[in-house]
Amino acid sequence: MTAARKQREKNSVYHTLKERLINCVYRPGTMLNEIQLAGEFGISRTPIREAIGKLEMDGYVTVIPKKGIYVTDVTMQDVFQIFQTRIEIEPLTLRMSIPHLNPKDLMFFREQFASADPDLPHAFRVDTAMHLFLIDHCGNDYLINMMHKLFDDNTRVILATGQNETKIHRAREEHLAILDSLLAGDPPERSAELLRSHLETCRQAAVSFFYSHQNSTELPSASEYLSDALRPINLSPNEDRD
Amino acid sequence: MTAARKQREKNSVYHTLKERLINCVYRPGTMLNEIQLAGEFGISRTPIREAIGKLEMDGYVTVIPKKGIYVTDVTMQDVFQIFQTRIEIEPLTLRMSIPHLNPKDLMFFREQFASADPDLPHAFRVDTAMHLFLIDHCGNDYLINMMHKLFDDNTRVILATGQNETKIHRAREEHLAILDSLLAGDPPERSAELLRSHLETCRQAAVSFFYSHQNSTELPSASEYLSDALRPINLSPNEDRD
DNA sequence: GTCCTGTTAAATGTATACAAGGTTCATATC
DNA sequence: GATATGAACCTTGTATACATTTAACAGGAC
Repeated sequence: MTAARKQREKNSVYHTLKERLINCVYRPGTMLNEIQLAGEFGISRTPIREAIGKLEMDGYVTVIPKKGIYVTDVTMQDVFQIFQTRIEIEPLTLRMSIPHLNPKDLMFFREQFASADPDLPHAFRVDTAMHLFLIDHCGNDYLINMMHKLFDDNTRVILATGQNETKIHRAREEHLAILDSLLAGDPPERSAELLRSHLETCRQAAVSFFYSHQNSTELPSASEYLSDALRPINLSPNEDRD
Repeated sequence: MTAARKQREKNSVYHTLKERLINCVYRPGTMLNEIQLAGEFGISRTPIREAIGKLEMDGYVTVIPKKGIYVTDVTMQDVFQIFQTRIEIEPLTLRMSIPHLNPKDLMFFREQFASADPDLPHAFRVDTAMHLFLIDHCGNDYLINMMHKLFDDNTRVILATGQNETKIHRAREEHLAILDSLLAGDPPERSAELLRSHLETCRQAAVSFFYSHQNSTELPSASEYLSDALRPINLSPNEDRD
């Protein structure tokens, strides 16, 4: 763990900015400024530029030479294609994971959903955690990394687009169905099909929500609420200084 | 195209180094030196560092603080997991691509394989081109980018491990079978299954070849031959200077 | 009033000097 | 002779000054 921690500290600026971008603290279309960021972090432009370069590779920012750094826009195409990719691949990873899944862990998630917390951020967190949990047991680290990147991108477009409550509640039911299928020892195809249809529901919801909000300059309130309420996001890197 | 070209020029150092790493011009385990690279390119360390940071994200180099930059080793696990990922995902993309495939293009590739060129590099290039061609028609840019990254990684571990001729020739037959299946208008499942079994053959060959060469300090001759003969790799960035 | 142009400001791109940590090799000591 | 120690060297990390390009704005010509 020490090595991983050291690695994290090394790229702390990158990870901090990445977290803000994924959580839409920096909203798409916004401009970032190296000097300002350097001031915020209390360091020089050099390590900021290093982080920006990596974030550009992630696709979260777009650097226009001699002009500026812009938070990459989220398009309808992004929403659709990212969900389509999940729809295609995630059921596969689930089939790979099934032999390694522990009934006790599945029950744990089932209880999480059963304790019906109407809290939207909490539901979103449990949602993501369950999907990642199922993925992380597929036994292929390369594929897992791929999927984590896909989930980061997915989180960003979701938070940029917004979510509606009905979708979250419907997702909860579908999650329970998937868990029950896994606990019942259904054939892998059955559980995978439940997951696939769940994701198709999510895509449909995201796409229609995108259309209903694409003309608003403000983020939907649900999303803003999410952005604020989600797990501590590093907003003020200087807070532990002085 | 001008914008894309400008973007490429902007990151020419990154692309050049990336190409060398993928093609194992810089062999795994080798150490890179910022000052030396800066000298080669005739620039300062700053843009070199920017490129190195991105290559570290790609997983092609590993930077140990205050110590050095090392070309990331290729492990047995990498070979296996990358191929496994291809085995799982590529048939999916093929099924997505089938509606968009043009018989004329398929015939073109068929002819390429039919003109039996025993040349190993040529066979490898046609091999990769066909797989990417089938992927690039799936209609999902996000998934396409994912797969291109996967192919870059795949190329690197293949060239680091080496290939044997019999595998290439067997692959040629399997490629023909896939193309014929597509041209015949077989059910998507049939073509996808042919692709899957082809990839399983490739994985088996790569894994066994890895074991038979993992103790040799020298790259297999086939791979070295490939590295030299493949499409022009930017070896001397200063050649167009003076 | 409109358009052209030169100037100014601001942003990123690059080079370089210095800081910090790690490796190695020579040397002294046991 | 083996081992511990320290200094010199090497490598990456950071800060800063400067270069380059763009965008915006003011001013004058038509």
